[in-house]
Parts: sequence; C-alpha cells; structure tokens
Amino acid sequence: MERGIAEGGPAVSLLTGLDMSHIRLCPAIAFNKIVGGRYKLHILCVLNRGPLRFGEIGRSLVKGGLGTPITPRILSRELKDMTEWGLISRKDYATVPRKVEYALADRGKALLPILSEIVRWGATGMHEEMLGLR
Amino acid sequence: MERGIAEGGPAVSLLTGLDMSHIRLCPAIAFNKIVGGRYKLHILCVLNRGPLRFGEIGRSLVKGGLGTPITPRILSRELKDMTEWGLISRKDYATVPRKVEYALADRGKALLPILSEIVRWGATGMHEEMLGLR
DNA sequence: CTGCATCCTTTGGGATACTG
DNA sequence: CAGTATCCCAAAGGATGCAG
Repeated sequence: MERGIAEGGPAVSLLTGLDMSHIRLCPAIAFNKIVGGRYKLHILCVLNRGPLRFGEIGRSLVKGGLGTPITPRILSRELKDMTEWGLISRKDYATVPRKVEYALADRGKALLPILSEIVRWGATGMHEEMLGLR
Repeated sequence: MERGIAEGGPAVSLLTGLDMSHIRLCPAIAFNKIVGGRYKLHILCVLNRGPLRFGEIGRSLVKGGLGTPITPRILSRELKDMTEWGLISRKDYATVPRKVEYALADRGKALLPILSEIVRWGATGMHEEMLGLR
C-alpha cells in the first residue's frame, strides 16, 4: 500500500505527506471495490449536476458513454449498491406514475475531489488519445 | 458525461470549471477502462515509491492488499497491459539471474494527482469504514 | 415509470505446472 | 528470476420479458 503500517516503513504518504499509519487497506484497492465497474463513477458524475430520476440517469449515462445504453437491471443494481454504500440517497415520491429521485449523499460527495482530478486529467484529452478516439 | 459536447449543454465542468467541449468520452469511464480491475491502481501506487522488479511488485501488492497474493500470470498480464498503455516502462537488464525493472512512465505520472486525492480520501478512514474493516 | 426475474455471454481473476 | 501455458471458477454485464 501507499506507506501503510502493514509495510513497516515510515507511515507517511509520499503523494500527500499525510500520516497513514492508522490505515491498513490501500485506498486504491478500496476505491476500486467501491466505485469499480463500468457505471458507478459515471453515475456520481451525472448526479453531481443535481438529483435525477431512474430513467433520467439511464439516459444521461448514454451521453459521454460508449454507445450502448445501460439495461434497467444493471442500473437498478448499481443504484441499490450505491444507496447501500451511502454514496447516494433515494427518495420515492409515491405518485402515479411513479417517481424516484436519486441524489448524491455524503459519502458520494466525499469522492468529488477525486472525480475533479479525473476530469482535470480528462480535460487534457489524454484518455481519448489512449483509447484511440483521436 | 460531465458536461461534454455530447450533451448539448454548456461545455464547462461543474467540478473543475474547465472547458470540456472538445471531449467526447466521460473521463470517469475512461479511467475505469484504463486502470480498472483489481491491481493496476495499486501497482501505480507502489511504483510511485521507485522502480521495482517483477517479484518485488508482487510482494509489495500483498501489503496493504487483501491477503491473497497476485499470481504470476495476472501480474504479468497487468504489467504488459500497463506497459502497452504507456503507464509504466519496462527495462530488461540482460543479467543472470534475470532482472527486469518497472517504473512509472509519463502517462502513469499523469495519474498521480488522481492517486493523491484517493489517498487523501483514504486518510480519513472512510474506505475502511465502508468496507467494514473497523 | 421503476424495477425484478430469468437466462445467457463475456470478462477477470485464480491454481498449478512448466520454461528460458 | 521473470515469465507462459492450460484449465477453471466467479463475477460482471447484457437481453428479454414481466409486475407493481
């Protein structure tokens, strides 16, 4: 890990200068476990612009995505996972027709600085270059 | 995506204030495609401390990892992928016994700011809390 | 509209053994 | 030491259809 206690070395992150001696699991691994997969990070991204309904999220993911729309089953599972993690919140307006709105929750907001850096990295176009989109 | 041209809205990222009108693919998706999976981000993490040999990387991943060591086949594949992406560089000292050293390359270094934010997020312990390690 | 059930394909990752 | 070859398993993701 990034200079954690498990390594026995100085417990200060080279990257941040922060003390990591109390941390056992490399944040990079945890990050992948929590927002890994094809959609979770992108979902946080679109929800950052404001709360969205189930169907709206599905449609939002297409833009800036890779063409194929997410199926309801997958979207449903992703949203449920993320709600259980506390990354997003779910509000069910008991109306007809039904309306359920998802929004960023505290743990999701805690990831925004990371997302910012990802966007900053993406703004250089390096990701499109690497993936052969230019 | 995060306010890209594909959406037809203002092409400025809410997160960074940067103009994203020239970007077609959401960086969050690209990020997952490039360093997704269980090991790549962690590998960048350990290589940030300096160049390492094949076996050293394998052993480094155990610390701060989740117990099970990476198998040679997987490590080999990850390193090959990352070398082809230009994330890391590979130097083969033609010695006996053999010695091959891997180091961060430019495209890998470009990801360090993101990694920093991940570490900063991890320093709060939130990831261990979420994964039930405390 | 929101979501679950079923089934299927693809991908990622692991075990083990072996080679230059 | 630095990998490859083969085989296998588990998880992620997709298609389709149905229900509250």
